[in-house]
Amino acid sequence: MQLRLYDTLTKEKRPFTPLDPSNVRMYVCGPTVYDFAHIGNARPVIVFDVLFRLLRHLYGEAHVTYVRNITDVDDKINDRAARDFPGLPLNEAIRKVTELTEKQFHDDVDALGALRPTVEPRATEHIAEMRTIIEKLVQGGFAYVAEDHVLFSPQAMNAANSVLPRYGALANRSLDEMIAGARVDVAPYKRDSTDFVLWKPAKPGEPSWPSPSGISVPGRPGWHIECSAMAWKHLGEQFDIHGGGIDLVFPHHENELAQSACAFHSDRMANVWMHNGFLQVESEKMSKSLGNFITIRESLADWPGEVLRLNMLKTHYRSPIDWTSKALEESAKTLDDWYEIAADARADRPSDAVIDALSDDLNTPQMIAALHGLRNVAASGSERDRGEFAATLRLLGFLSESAAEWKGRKQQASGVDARQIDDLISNRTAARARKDFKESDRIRDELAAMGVVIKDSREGTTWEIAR
RNA sequence: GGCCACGUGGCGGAGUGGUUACGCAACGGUCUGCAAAACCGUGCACUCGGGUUCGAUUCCCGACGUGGCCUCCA
Repeated sequence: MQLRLYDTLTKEKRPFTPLDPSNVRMYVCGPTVYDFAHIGNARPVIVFDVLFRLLRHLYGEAHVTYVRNITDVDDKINDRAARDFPGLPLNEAIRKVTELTEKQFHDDVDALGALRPTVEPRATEHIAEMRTIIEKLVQGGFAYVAEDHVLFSPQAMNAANSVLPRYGALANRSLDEMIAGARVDVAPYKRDSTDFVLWKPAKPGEPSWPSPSGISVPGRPGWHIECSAMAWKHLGEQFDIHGGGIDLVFPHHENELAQSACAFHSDRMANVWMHNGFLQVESEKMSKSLGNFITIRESLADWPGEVLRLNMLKTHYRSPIDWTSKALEESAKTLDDWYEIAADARADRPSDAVIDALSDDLNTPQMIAALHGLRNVAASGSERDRGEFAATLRLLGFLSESAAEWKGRKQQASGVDARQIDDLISNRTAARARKDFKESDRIRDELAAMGVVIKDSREGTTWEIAR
C-alpha cells in the first residue's frame, strides 16, 4: 500500500513521494536542554520514531536521514545554569547544564525504544549557517537591522511577488488577523507588530557570537532561525517531512518556513508538515501548578519504556491523548501477553497488515488491532506465525528483551523473594497432593497478599506478579 | 475576542453513505478440588436538533460540550 501522510499546510492526506527515494529526509524539532523531558515531550519522539522506522522499512535503512536538533541556546538554559552553578562562569555553567540534560534526554528516549536520529545537530554549532541565512534575508529585503537586532518582516514576504508561500498559510490565518489578535506589547524597534527576531544582542555574560549584517555588538540567534539553519545544513534547501508538536505550528514552524523559503527563493521548505496532538494527564492539562507534571524519568520508574511506548501509540498521533494509569495498566498487560508469546521466537518477516495500517497516515490504533490479530494466530499457530509476530513487534521498537528478562524485571520491581515463593508453592503442592485444600488455599491467599498470582497447569504451578 | 480541532458501547479507541473494528472490563461455557490463567462464546455505540438521501454514526447547517493555538510550552 502506498504511504499517505496528512500535511498541516494543505490540510489533506495525500500520497507521499520522496524528493529523492535514495535519501528520504525528515526534520523534527527536538528538545531545549534545560531540564528533564516530560511525558508530553515523549510523544513526538515516539511518533516520529515510528515514522522513521516505517520509512527505513519502505526505502531501506541506508536511505533515510532523520535530523532531530538539540536547542542548547535559550533563556531557560541560562537561568538554570545561573541557579545550579552559581560559582562557575556562566558559559561553563551552561555547558554543564546542556551536557547533563542531553545525556538525561538520551537515556530516557533510548528506554522508550526510540532509535537515535541520523543526525542530532546542536544549535550552537550552526551559528555560521544562521548568519548566512540572515545575510541572505537582509539582502533579499525580507529582513532589516534595527537597534542591533535583525528582524524578519512577514509583510515584506507577502508583498514580494514571487513563488514564495503566503506567510500565515501553515497556521491558517492571515496577517491582518495576526495584527488584530496581537496581545503582546510590540517592541519599539519593530516596524510591524508581526515582525520577529532573527538575531538579537546578547546581554553581558551570556553566550554570544559575532553578529551578522554589520552589527558591531555580539549577539545570539532567535529561536526559529536555529531550525532553518540546521535543516538546511543537514537536509538541504528542501526536504520531505518536517515534524513536531502541534503547538509549534505557530509561530515556530510558520517562521521557519518563512525564513527558509525567502532565503532560498523557494515555494516550500518541506513537502509534508506533520504535527502530533497534545497530551493530557488524567483528563487535565499537565502543568507544574496542578502537580500533575510527569517526567519521562519518573514514568520509567513505574513502567518499562515499552509500556509507555505502546500506550502512546494507542491513540492516533493527531488526536489529543489522555495519559492515565488505567490505560498504562492495560498496555502493560498487553505487553506481558505479547512477550510471553513472541519474545523468544526467531524473527521472520514483518506483517503487511501492520505496514498497511502505518502507511495510512500512521494509523497506530489500526496497527495495534492488526497486532492483536497476529497475536491470536501466533498463540495457536506455527513457529513461523510467531516469527512474523515477533519480527513485526521488533520493527516497531518492541521486544528488546527476552521473555525471561521481561518477567524478571517485573519480579525485581515488586521486591518479592523468588526462593520464598518457590518454597510456599512446594508446600501448597504437597498440601494439594494430600487433599488438604484448606491449607493449599491458605497458602494461595498468603501469596496473593504478597501480590503473587499462581497458575496451575498440567506441567505444574507457575507464578507471576500481579499488576 | 479571533482561528482551529474534536464529541463513537462501562472504559480506551479506529473506521465507514447501507454489512464484525480492535483492546480492557462484564457475562456465559470448557478446564480446575475450588480458583486463577488459558481457550471458546455473548451482549453493549455512534452528543442533540434540523437538512440532503431510497438509506447518515459517516455529508451539510445549527446548538451544546471538550480541547488547542493566538505568550520562544511537544
